[in-house]
Amino acid sequence: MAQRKISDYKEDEITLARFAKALGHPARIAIMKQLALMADCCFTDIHQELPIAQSTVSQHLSELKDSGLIQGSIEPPKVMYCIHYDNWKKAQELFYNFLGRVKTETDGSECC
Amino acid sequence: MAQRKISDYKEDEITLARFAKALGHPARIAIMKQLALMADCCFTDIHQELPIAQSTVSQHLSELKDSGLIQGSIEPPKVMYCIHYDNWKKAQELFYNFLGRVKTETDGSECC
DNA sequence: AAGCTATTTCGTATTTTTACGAAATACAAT
DNA sequence: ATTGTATTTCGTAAAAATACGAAATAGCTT
Repeated sequence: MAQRKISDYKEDEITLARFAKALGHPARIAIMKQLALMADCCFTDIHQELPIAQSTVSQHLSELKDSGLIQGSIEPPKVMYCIHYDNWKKAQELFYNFLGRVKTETDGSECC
Repeated sequence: MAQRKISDYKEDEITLARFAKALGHPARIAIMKQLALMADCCFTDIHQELPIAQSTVSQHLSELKDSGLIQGSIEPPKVMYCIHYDNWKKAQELFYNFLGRVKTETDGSECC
């Protein structure tokens, strides 16, 4: 028994939760999908695909940047965005490990 | 080009975002991990592992229930919680599909 | 009927998220 | 110097998330 009481969460739990939270909005999922499809999208490319205001897109991009999932580089007059692969790999690893923990072979009788 | 402007997000984007959002807190990651390890935990079992108040644990459980990832059944005087396997399978499917979209073979030169 | 155990709900406070329009910034081209 | 393009920041508002303690509920056991 872990007896985690009082103490804090584990490192990986915090990291995975942070990635999950960053992906916790349809706009940010859509952005990641777009960047996965074609690397090097600029702000306008991304904005064009989304049903929200410029400033809101910018906010979502900031959140994805803060989470480490994407990065942007200035190429005047544009800012090119792409997935931050090192961090993405870490996210994949954590998600795969997490998702794989739960067995899905149901034998008809659910647990509860 | 999708030309999604004005229109809304895709069904799967919304669903995946909802699952991701539900996993966007360390406490909820910890709960899912615990349920993955041993099905049929009651509220107290879960509360014991977390550094937060009862009522807060209850709130997190409600969010996981609302997202569909877990379910609870009343077995007086306890409530037994477990993963909702059908929905979990859907979440796995969406996550795997999403995570698999991005190629991680970096050739040293990042895109931006 | 009282008390016990297990869990949720309520009331509340604080912080964070989501969203928008308007203004600001940065830089290139005229 | 002005205009134009691309993007961010600011100010603001409304809604949602996080957290707690106290009280309420539900069903057993005495």
